[in-house]
Amino acid sequence: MNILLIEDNLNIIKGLAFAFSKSEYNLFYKTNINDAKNFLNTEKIDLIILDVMLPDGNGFNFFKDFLKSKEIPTIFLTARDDEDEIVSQLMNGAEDYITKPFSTKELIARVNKVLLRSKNKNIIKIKDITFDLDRMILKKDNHVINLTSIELKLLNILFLNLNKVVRRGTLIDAIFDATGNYVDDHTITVYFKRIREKIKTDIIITIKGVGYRIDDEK
Amino acid sequence: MNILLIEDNLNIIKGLAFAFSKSEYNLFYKTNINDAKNFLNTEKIDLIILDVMLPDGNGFNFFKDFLKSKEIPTIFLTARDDEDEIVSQLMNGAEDYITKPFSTKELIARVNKVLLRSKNKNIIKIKDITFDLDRMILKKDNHVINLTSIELKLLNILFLNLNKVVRRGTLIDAIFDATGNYVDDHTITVYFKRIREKIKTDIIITIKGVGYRIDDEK
DNA sequence: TAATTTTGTAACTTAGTTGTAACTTATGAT
DNA sequence: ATCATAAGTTACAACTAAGTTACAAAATTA
Repeated sequence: MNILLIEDNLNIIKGLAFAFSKSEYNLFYKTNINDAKNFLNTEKIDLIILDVMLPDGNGFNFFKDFLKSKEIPTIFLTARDDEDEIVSQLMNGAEDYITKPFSTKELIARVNKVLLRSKNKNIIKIKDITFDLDRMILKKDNHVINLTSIELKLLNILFLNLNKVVRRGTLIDAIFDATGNYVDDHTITVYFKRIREKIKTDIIITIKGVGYRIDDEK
Repeated sequence: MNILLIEDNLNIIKGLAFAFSKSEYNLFYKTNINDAKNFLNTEKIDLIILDVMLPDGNGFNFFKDFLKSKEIPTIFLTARDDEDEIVSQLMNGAEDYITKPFSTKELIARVNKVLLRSKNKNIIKIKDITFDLDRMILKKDNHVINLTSIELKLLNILFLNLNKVVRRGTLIDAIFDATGNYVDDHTITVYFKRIREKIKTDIIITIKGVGYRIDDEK
């Protein structure tokens, strides 16, 4: 597990380097945004601890413009009075924040928590599509795609049965379960036409005479 | 699906034994690491539920030293304050954890989730042909061959009855089942002609006057 | 209640599938 | 070796499943 600390205050760097040396995490650090950016392009980093005041820019903007799309969990180091900004960043996908001054023990506790959470996420990624099975949210390139409840239901079944053909009949039954309506055979076809139109990425495979399937990558 | 519970608290064992008796899983239990180890050497276990506090050792170490290499998905039963250790184990390959006290309902939900993901594949390989029963795909040299639903149905039956002759009548019945049409005797012949044409590898054996067969290699 | 979205159906298109018929070849029993 | 029968081959016409489009009913939301 690799953690990148982006921070220019040498005391903090030393303190954390010591604290993490006793953990099973590898701590890297960069003292400015530019170095961090270059580093992130070559290394696999699992979590970022990001100071918001950096010599060559503002951590919040760096997160918004660069980190967010990478989907690396990020913990902000902030001053107590950044509160408004923090709320907005948490909405944006940041994982947590901690206000200075902080105890290294508390920071490590948060790191653990964040990594636990990301490990337990139930998300399937196929091509540029991610599907969150717990939250029933489908994203394309990190952008939520609006699907109706039946569309989600159908996708959910296909994702739960990854690499297995799901028969039309099963899908019809599932819709009956959810809505109480028995829909026509062709109706299923129309749903998939609509889903495909919305997600635009070709992940749903038709098995003529049988049903539909989604495969994971390999 | 066989599950092994490694736990020394009798109340938990009883509770889970009851809960799992109503599920499709078989629950075995051992009350210490040593017994569990012996048991695992002779039985095929699909998932382990592992208490971390056991009379003859610590579950975390048992996982690290013994289970990890077996690649059996493991769910830890932990106290709430083991968080640091949990993270490290999850990173190490454990599948999930649950903190005591827990509801059996939640535990079963997690078991379902884990086993859903690790379900084994249903693939038969003969010469350069692989048949994936779940995905309903036939591959030749890793290249998908497009088969119609009836062709798949017929192959499916032959693959399910590997090394056994399947009578023409059985095949005709199966097609009736799937389509509602009684097809002519000769129609079956035509199907196999088409299948052979597509797969080009000689794996379907004709037994004149009886039916068809696929043999596995040996 | 109006406006909007969702849902299901119908009608049409297209491509591919299915089943048969007619013919040829192979097999095995005599 | 011959013959009868089963299986293989070929070609074709009918059919069917799925994709598409458009629209109306139903449900949600404002």
